[in-house]
Amino acid sequence: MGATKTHHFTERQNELATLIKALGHPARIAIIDYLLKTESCICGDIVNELPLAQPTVSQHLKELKNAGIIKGNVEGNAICYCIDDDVWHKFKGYLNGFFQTYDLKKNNCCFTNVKHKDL
Amino acid sequence: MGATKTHHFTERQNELATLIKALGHPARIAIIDYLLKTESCICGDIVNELPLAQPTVSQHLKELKNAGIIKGNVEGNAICYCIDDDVWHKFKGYLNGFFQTYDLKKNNCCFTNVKHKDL
DNA sequence: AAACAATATCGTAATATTGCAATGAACAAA
DNA sequence: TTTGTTCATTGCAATATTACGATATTGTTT
Repeated sequence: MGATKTHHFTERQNELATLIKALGHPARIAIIDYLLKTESCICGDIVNELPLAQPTVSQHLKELKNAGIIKGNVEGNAICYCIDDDVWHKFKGYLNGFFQTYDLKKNNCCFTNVKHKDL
Repeated sequence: MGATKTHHFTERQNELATLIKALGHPARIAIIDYLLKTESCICGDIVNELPLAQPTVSQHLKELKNAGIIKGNVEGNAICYCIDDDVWHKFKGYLNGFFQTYDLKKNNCCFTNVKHKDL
């Protein structure tokens, strides 16, 4: 197959998986890192920063854009890519829920119990 | 190609991408959701919960295990899967840094500036 | 031991991702 | 208008992912 059976999962599960998947590549992490640490968001600067050819970077930017995580803005000849505030916060909210649920839960499944018994 | 050029990126970028990638599928989100919301972590229960065939679920569990996010523990005939506390916290730490950097940053790249000018 | 139960692995088909050279499109500069 | 600059798209090869039937493995039960 090779095609994810998205329709069997909840909307949240699919949305979250899409956002997460878009970040699941070191090049795309590096792009976001770059956007977070510099004032620049010009495509050319990102291409220079990354150890990949221009078309490859362009493709990674496209994936981040498709997921909604970044937005591209034409600025004369150049294109400026920036993190989308709304999507970023939605993403953060999803993940906060994820980690908070874990923190609140007494993680007392069998494995943990066994581990504790050993101590 | 199809093979990620991991050696060009930082260890953190690769580690984070690996963890994130492991969660970048609705089935694997659903597995973690299940582990978070129930006391059970028996493989069979997870298989019953998910709308996928047993070998497929087994494969997804393997990927989460390879990324270190979950651990499997033999319990007689069954196998109990649980979230790995250490990896989970490392992951949380990475992401916290990510989101915190964004919150601290004045997101004044060209796109945002243009947007603000319009208001 | 034989039958059953729970998981993992193998094999394979369908599809997706990664990467880049070559090329195209849009704008800027000369 | 020609030339250069910036970025996107196309086309393609290599590899990875997703999914599942069939089968193997391991432990349990009878």
